[in-house]
Amino acid sequence: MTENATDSRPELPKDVRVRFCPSPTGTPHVGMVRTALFNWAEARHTHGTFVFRIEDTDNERDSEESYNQIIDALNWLHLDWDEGINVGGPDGPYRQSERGDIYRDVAAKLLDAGYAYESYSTAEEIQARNVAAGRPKAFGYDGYDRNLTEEQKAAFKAEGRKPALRIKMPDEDIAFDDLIRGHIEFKAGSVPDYVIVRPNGDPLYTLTNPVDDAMMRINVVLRGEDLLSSTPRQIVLYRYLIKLGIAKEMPLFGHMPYVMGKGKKKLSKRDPESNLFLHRENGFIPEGLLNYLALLGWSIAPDRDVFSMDEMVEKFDIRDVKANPAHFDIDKAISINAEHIRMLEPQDFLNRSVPYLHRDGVVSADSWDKLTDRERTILTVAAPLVQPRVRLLGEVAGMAGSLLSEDEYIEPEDDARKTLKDSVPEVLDKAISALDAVDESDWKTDNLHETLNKALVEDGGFKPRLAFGPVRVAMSGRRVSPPLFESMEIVGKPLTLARLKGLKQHL
RNA sequence: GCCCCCCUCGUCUAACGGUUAGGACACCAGACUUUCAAUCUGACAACAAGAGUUCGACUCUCUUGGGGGGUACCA
Repeated sequence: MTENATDSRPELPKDVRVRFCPSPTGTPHVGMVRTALFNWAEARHTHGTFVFRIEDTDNERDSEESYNQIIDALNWLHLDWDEGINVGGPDGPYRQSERGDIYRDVAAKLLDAGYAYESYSTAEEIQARNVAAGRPKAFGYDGYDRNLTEEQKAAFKAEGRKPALRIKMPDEDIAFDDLIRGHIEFKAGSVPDYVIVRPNGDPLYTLTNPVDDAMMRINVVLRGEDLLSSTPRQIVLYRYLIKLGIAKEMPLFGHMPYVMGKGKKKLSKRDPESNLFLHRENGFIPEGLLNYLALLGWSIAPDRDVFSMDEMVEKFDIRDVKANPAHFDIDKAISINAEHIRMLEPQDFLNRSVPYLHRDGVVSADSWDKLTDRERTILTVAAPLVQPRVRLLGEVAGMAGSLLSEDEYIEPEDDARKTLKDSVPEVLDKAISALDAVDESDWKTDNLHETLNKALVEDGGFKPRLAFGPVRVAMSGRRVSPPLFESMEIVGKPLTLARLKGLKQHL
């Protein structure tokens, strides 16, 4: 993006350090992946450092399962990190649940310095005061405990109450230059003092996130738009951390737009389209999904939208990302995925397809090496026929299943059966006798085409559609299949004849 | 209520202040073909509205409208 007079988006630091820091709640979703992708791409583009940490400070919602799923997701997508979970680094540990001492120490320093204070007010008391003063219920915390005397604090303690710790917000406008949105300013007084430590001593995201960013020397914070309004709070805390010598400098912020679902709502975790693993099960390949997700807010060139991650890394600049939210369009995502599937080397395509074929009961094992010779031979021949006909790897079984099958009769799918007309028995009879006369040694695609064309179309008088439709259904059970004569060659003469006879019997 | 963000075809996006507002997905039509894909051709389709600045505004400013988020002892 070119600069203009009003562009206040800042320059990136020399040594970019970005991070991805999800909370392990629920199954990984595409919005999360997009956040990881843009951080990763920015790090790789600038030859900076990508840090991966886990923010598991919420015992109620965090789970080990989710933690493992996030790692699984990043590994599957080949979004690798330089410091953090599993790989370690100079600023570990990288799970917040293991950093309790650090947060306690920082909280104590914040309290000692007067940047934070003890707050005994309960939510009910705060709301009651707001109502009594005629303020809207959603007004938020009123700063009541800021100037409690020692006597008042002692009295609360005597009641057995324990204080939360709140950060003192200064009475001034807070502004920063967002990498994506430019200059943003929050009015003084619009952000109340906020809690960083619960009365029971548990640190909150509001503390742990900036503290870790500071200690891990993160200098570019790229995160979702949902965190935009918490940025002034973080900036204030960061200022305090800098004064305390815990943080070195204020990081740059960039807030990425939402990924929207159907309608005008943010893609929710309950929406199936948000579920990364569902897309994987359906047969998205990492290249396709990542490419599509990159398109949500970013473009590599005016007239291109299919590209590799290498190309993305070469061109990506977080400052080129658009600020407006984008809808997740599954059709376009699938289309992009199809293009990436077509670009795969045939053997690579097969290797990746095998687990799906095995899942769907079409082959005997879940990896190429464990397949039978027959399966490998058939798949190798079938690959170029199938590859351009699928958009998701989950579709390979349907397309290649009849080629692998040794069944002498394949039950037609409903929409295939519907195409069958009254003339079918006659067509099948003519096809059977013509093919029966073909010698095994002449059982080749071209010859089969010629033979059937002569028997059914030229001599038989059937239109091509009526002639080959039933044969296709007999061979594959489907209206849509790999090319017919190639399929016959792959399946062989005995099975081809058996299937033609099989369909006739089952009419 | 208050605070903040966003607004180009249905969707994702491109457009040094000067273009017949470009591309992609979807959709429609056609070519090719044994079906379906792939491929190729073509069609349809957008600057939220109004002021202002300017010789000239999709682009800069303001207002209005619409949408979203926050206002937690979630992240």
